[in-house]
Order: sequence, then C-alpha cells, then structure tokens
Amino acid sequence: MPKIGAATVRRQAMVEAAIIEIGEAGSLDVTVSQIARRAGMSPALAHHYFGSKDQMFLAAMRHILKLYGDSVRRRMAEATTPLGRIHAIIEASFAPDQFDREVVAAWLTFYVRALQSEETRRLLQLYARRLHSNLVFSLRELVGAGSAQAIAQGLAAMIDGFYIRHALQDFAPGKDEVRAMVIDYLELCLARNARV
Amino acid sequence: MPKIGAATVRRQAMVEAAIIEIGEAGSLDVTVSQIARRAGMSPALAHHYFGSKDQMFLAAMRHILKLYGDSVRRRMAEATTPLGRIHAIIEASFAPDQFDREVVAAWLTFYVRALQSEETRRLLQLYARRLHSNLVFSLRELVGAGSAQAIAQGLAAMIDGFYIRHALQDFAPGKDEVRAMVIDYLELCLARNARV
DNA sequence: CGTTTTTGATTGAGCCGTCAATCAAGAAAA
DNA sequence: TTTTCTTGATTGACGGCTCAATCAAAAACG
Repeated sequence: MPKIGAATVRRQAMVEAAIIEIGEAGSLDVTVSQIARRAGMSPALAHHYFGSKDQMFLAAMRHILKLYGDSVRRRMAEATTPLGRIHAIIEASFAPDQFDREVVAAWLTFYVRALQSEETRRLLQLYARRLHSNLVFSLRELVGAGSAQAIAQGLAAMIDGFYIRHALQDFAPGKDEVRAMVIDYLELCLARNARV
Repeated sequence: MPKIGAATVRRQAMVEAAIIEIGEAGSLDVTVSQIARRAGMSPALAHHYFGSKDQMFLAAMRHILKLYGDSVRRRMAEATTPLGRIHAIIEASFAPDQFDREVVAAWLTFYVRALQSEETRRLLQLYARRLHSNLVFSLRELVGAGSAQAIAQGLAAMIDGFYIRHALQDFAPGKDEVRAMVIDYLELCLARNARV
C-alpha cells in the first residue's frame, strides 16, 4: 500500500483551504480548482476525496461549527457558576479567532447557504439548538423558565446581529465593546428577573 | 416614437421578478433567463435595460432598501414623541411585508453580497447609517449622548439578529414576540439611563 | 534481502452543461 | 418611414466532474 493516511491530511488541508478561500471571496462562488490549488493539489484530487463540491462545503462547515463548539465547551468546563457558564458562551463567540473578519465572512456565507441546502440547514439548526439549550440551562438557575427562554433568544439574536454587522459595516463596534454590550444586556435582564 | 415609458415599467417588473426569484432560491445564483421569464420577457431584454446582471441586482437592492426606508419614514411621520419615533422604526422592521420569509431571504443574500461588491457595501452602509442616525436622534431626547449611541447599536444588532434567525431557523420566535422583545430591551435601557 | 505484486494517491486532458452577453433581424408604435 | 422595442439564435468562457493512466509506498513472497 502507498503512503497510508494521506486521506485525513488531505481532507483537512482541503477544508482549511476552502474556508480561507471562501472567507476571502466572501461567497461560495469559489472554484474547486482555486481551493485545490491553495491546498497544493489538483482539482481532481478534491473530487476524489469529497465526491462533490457540495460535500466539500459541508465538511468545511462542520469544521467551523466544531471549532466554535470546542471553544464553547472548553470555556464552559472552566466556569464554576451558572453566570460564569453564560459568560463562557459569550466570550467564545467573540474570541479573536472566531471574530476574525474572514472567519466571520465564511460563517456568514454558510449561514445564508442554509436557505438553499437542506443539509446545511440541518447542521445549523443542530448548532443553534445546542447553543440555546446551553444558555437556557444556565439561565434557569438564575431566573424562571419563561424568562430563561426569552433571554436566551435575545442574547442569541444580539450575538448574531453583532456578528453580521462586524463582518460588513465599517463603523460597527469592536469586539470588546460588543462583548460588554451583550453582557450588559444579560445583566439588565437578570436584574429584573432575578429569583429572590 | 414607440411605446413611450416602457422602460420604467419593464425595469420595475424586472426588479420585482428578481427579488422574488432571489428570495425563492435563497441565493443570487439565479439566471437572467429565470428572472426575465418570470417578468414575462426575454433574457436579452434584461440586458437591454440593465446593461448587466450586476446592475440588475443593484437595482433590486435599491428597491428593497427604498421600500423599507419609505415604510420607516411613513411611520415616523405619524409619531409625535421621541419614544414613538423609535417604536416606529422597530415596527417597520417587523411589519408583515418586511418580515415575510422570502423578502428576508432576498434581504439576507444582498446583505452577504456586500462582502464581495463594493457598490453593494456602499448602499448598505448608507442605509445602516441612516437608520442609526434616526435611532440616535430620538434616543438623545431620552438619554445621554453616550447611552444613545450604545442603545442604538444594541437595538440594531438585535433587529438584524432576529431577522437572520427568522429566515432560517424553524424554532425562532414569531414577529409579535420578536417585536415585544426588542421593545422590552429598549425599555430596560431607557429605565436605567433615563434623564431625571 | 531482493523481487514482485498490490493498491491507494495523484494528475492531465477533456467532456458536458450552463450562463452572461451579443447581435442582427423582426415587430410595433408614432 | 423612422425610431424604439423585442427576441431567437449564437457565442465564448468557464467550471464541475470523469476517466484512463501513472506513480510510489508497502506488503507478500521466495
């Protein structure tokens, strides 16, 4: 057998190249050739490993979601209080590597792709639900069940909103301000709904 | 001269067809033929009136922004208090015709297109700045200047966030809940920062 | 240890379909 | 008739994907 285990390395390289290429282009209109060339291989090899451009995109998206998920999990494990765990999620969302403009650009293009692709939507929903559950679980220890749901929705929306604005508006606030504002919103909500 | 004024009608029809087609597809990957066919004309005619696919998209985007802008202006004109004017902006954002799933889809695709197209980004920034100014202007009559900026950013982000989630997440809250949550956030901020 | 075989890795060339854009000719209004 | 409107046909470019062929490492064998 020849150089076994090349597959994993190749796939990894291809996925990373795809994310960079997509991020730079700000769209999914990147050719398989472009991606393959950046990963240092031929377009044919890309098809050999992924079967189709579509599958390649899905792999790239799974990778992005996994990175974010890992980051959240890591930070949550370190936290010791409910409030700390909520903060962990917020921190993860605005960590430098997540909030990098090109990563956000890639993220956004995948987000919008969910409008077309069933499979992409499925992946996205999965991530969204998990995030929501995490938030609600911790919030419930601080406020009532109904409030927890609402606050989680509000926080998630605000985070997404700042993401999108960060990606494409020059005068959008930086990540420190943004984090502060989200936390501020959280505290306003908690102050009102706190269990006595 | 033949059929005077055909140009305006044709352009209008084409723009509307483009928005519907884009909204349904959930992407800008729609062919000129598709759009033209829906508008009841030949692809060649589309090029005759717009010069290029790109120009057609820009026209469509201007149209979307104009509809929203008109809606905001109309509602603000009816309002008589600063708080009323802020509510007007929020209401406009979640009005049924704006919050229709396909319109939101078209909106989103244009939003993301700003990552690629300079001209699109320019248009978007223009709209965003105007919205921001409107918000800040009214907020300033209720709170201090610094708070006004921050609250405006927060409101705008939350609105965008609910938009995107509405478009592609099944379990996202409906427009009434969403509106209530945004207004609730506004009131929380005002309650804390109110000028005495 | 050398030879042969096996088998995944890799690619260049090219097919096939699509689509934006063009153009020249026909239709319709003035 | 003249001017604008409109279109079918065409073109040129491009990109996803396939395939036959080659390469090279590892394993099997003697």
